[in-house]
Amino acid sequence: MPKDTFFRLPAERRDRLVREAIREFADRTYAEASLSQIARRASIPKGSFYQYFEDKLDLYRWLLTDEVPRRKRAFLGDVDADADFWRVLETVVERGMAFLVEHPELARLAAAAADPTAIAEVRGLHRSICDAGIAEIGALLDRGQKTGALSKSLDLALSARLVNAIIGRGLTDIVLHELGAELHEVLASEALRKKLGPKRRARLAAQAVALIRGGLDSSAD
Amino acid sequence: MPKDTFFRLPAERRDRLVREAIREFADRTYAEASLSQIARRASIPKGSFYQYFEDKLDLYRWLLTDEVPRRKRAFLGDVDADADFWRVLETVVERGMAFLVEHPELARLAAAAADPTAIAEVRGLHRSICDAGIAEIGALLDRGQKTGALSKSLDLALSARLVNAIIGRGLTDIVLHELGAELHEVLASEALRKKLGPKRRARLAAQAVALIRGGLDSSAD
DNA sequence: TCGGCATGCGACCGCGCAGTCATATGACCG
DNA sequence: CGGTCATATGACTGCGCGGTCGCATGCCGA
Repeated sequence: MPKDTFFRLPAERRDRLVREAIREFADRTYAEASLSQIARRASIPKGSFYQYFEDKLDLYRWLLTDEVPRRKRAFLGDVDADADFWRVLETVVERGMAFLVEHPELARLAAAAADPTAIAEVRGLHRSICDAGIAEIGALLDRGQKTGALSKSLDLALSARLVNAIIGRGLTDIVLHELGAELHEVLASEALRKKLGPKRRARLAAQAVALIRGGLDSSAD
Repeated sequence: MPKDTFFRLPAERRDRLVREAIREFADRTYAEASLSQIARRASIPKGSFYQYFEDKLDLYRWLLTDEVPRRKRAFLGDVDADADFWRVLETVVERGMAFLVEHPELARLAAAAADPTAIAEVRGLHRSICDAGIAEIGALLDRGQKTGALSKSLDLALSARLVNAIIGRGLTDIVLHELGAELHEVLASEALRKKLGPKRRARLAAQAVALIRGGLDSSAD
């Protein structure tokens, strides 16, 4: 946890630090990310940084477990759990894509956090975030099964993980391919981000959900 | 490309270098991976290393574009393109999982190569490898559509990317969850790898393909 | 025997890093 | 005013890195 001093900081100074920290941890792996660089960019002497956080990991942990989830919740809001299951899933997927274009720096931070070669604690952080996401999908599928939208014979744990792969990695891949760019570039170019407006997102979400729903088999014809 | 000297090296010395290079690039990001460490472990002076390769990137590029694909092809062999589409897909998925447990160091190397924060050329290497994989899946789906196994209305490009996400990230995630371990640990423990024998792999592959085939909708009941 | 050439080798350079520490500053209190 | 306490600061330490360089070694043909 940050030290008390951090929370007593003038908002402007604190924000500068947080902004540059997100930028650095989005641009590089945890191990490669440089405190010196963050401090330099935020115009905060390195000595001062250590008044605010124990060390690099302390800052990273706070970002991933506190600050980013706060911002994500603020963006995503709540999902209407009572709506039709497939409608809800489409919305979730569309909102996920919206997050990608509206907060590319956070999306990139999350992507960088997936580094499988990171030290144990960082992998643990990432895993617990992923598991929370999978649990949410699992809960959604569970409701879907109870309301009869989903086949009764589904293995929910397995399905949740596959759906997670689809709407996580799969859709990111598709979005980036649609835009013909890397996450990297999407972050840098507002023009690129504007190309993925609500209508296009809705279309992609509908296509993806249709595939999840009906599969690839020709019997669906 | 490696220098000629590298190919003239005594096999034992060359193998030691390659083995330790794979180990290092599997354990750390490209940027974090240390030539000094590779050289130390392989008992090859750093000065000698530069007789064999131009630099770190030269070694990495050769590993990813030459050595690893060679080993992968040797393991996977050819797919029987004439068999029933769904049978082929199941086989592909099962072989993919087998590769994970039989060559965890290469699987880990590939996972580490996915680092989205790497320098441009490394991202390019990874992307071209991924694109080749997606193209293969696309070709498979195309045959499936022509033989009538797949719905005619499918968007093949999109489907290929989603299927890729499922049988790549998704299945890896599921396998690791089944084993209750990280790729990291699977590499280290033969006992763990033995837990994912052919029968269990076949069962998982069948489940995954069933989901891809029929989707989650209850109308499949 | 000798000379030249491919190769082996490890000390060395300059760099940037995480983290520390001694000192400076300035607000508040009695 | 003097003293105390939270905070600010940047020079510094020790480290490992990628890459270089100059010298050592040993093989091969003349």
